[in-house]
Amino acid sequence: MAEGSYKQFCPVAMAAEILCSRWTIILLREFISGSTRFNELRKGVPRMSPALLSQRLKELEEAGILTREKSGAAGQAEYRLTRAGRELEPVVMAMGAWGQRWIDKDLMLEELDAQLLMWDMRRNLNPQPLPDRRCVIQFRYPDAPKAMKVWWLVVEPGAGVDLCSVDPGHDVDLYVAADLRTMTAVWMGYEPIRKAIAEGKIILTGDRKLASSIQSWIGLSSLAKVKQAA
Amino acid sequence: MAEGSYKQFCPVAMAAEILCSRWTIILLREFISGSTRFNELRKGVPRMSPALLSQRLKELEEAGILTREKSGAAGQAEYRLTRAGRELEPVVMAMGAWGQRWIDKDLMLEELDAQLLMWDMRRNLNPQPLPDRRCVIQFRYPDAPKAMKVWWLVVEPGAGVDLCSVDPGHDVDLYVAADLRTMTAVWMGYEPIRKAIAEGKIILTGDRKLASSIQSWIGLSSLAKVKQAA
DNA sequence: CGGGATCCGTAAAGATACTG
DNA sequence: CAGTATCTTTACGGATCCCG
Repeated sequence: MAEGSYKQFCPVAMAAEILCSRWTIILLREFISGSTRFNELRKGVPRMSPALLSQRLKELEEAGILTREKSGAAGQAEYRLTRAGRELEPVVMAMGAWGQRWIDKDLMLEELDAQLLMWDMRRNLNPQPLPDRRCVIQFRYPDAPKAMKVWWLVVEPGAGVDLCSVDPGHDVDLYVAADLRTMTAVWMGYEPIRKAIAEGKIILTGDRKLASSIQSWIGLSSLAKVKQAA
Repeated sequence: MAEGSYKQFCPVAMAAEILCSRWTIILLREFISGSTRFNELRKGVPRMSPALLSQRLKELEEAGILTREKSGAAGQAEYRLTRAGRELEPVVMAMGAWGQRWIDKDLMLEELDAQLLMWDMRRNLNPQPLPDRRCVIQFRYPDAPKAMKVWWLVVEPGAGVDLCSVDPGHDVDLYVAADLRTMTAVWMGYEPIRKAIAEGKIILTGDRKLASSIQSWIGLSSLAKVKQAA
């Protein structure tokens, strides 16, 4: 977006010039969710071209919303929100809450994407209720396209959560199988996970304790508790 | 923006597809401020082409954010926010508050525009403290471009506030003269009006009561009370 | 492999003019 | 008053390539 193209002294217009260019809000959502690296950001915005991502990062740095630092031996770039950037969280969340409330459920569930879903689940999984050893959970989506059907979340105590789309080779503690649509609906908060399991739409196999406590450790979208209006 | 082009089931992304196209947020600000007619909206977004305004109105209607009705004998179109549209106020306000807080004052004051300022002042003027008769206030900006130097606000009890850029012919109760920059800074809340008057940056001539009570009836930006960070 | 830059075709927006 | 029509300019998407 051309600098100053709205030509209005209004704070809404000035903010919109920075924030309302294509992909920018979604990119900020990624930062708010904790991503800091170029290729980490790319996983959250897979359809954004790297050229445009690079351009947006420069613009946001210029606008004082994030900083860029070289870290590590290889000189890898790390991007972090400044205070001004962190204060954009209410803006992004207000937009998300409105979307959750007013955008039709079925319209939302037209954009299923196993990779994005798993990437989000990796981020929101809560390892704390899990046993203090490595836990491996396999997710299977029979209706997803090839190479998107099977995923593994590997929870290593102290090392966070890893997402794999190829078998990491460890024993699996819990198998989760569902339609991609069902799992996404649960993630979005449209449907309680207990209900989906009771109705056989999500099938759990393996460790009973992990299975019965699933709602305590599987993370949902941070907007899952916002109720739909329509 | 192409429909569904982000291809993400996230509510932030879905909302951003609707809200983050060019001019849309500023247009919503106009609706939230109370505009309902095509040419009334144009005054608030003077640099937006009518073609694009027309297109955006259709898109927002399609998205369920506003309705369009023909009213009056001449079949004039009236646009009104739906409930979904009214619930966008927190989004627009969050963006505005961030802008007020983080966008540099001097950068903001580079986009001076007497017409926009007067249009905003017309909207926010509070007639209630004024005497119960017609009041005419003349504003003069010596540094503004020709045809933007002199403005009249005509307050008719029961009939609201009118803005004129040509002399409406009535007797003037109060004359206000200032730099456009000073008046805009006051409007934005950067500087108390009392201070600007005391320092001679705003000069009031005419009705003493009107002059001394100016801060009770002159409206400021609704974001004027948000403090700057930088 | 991480972090980009380049080139080119398409799609959206700006400027200006005009109309029922 | 409430918009269209047309032409030019800019932004974006997609593919490819580069470099430490």
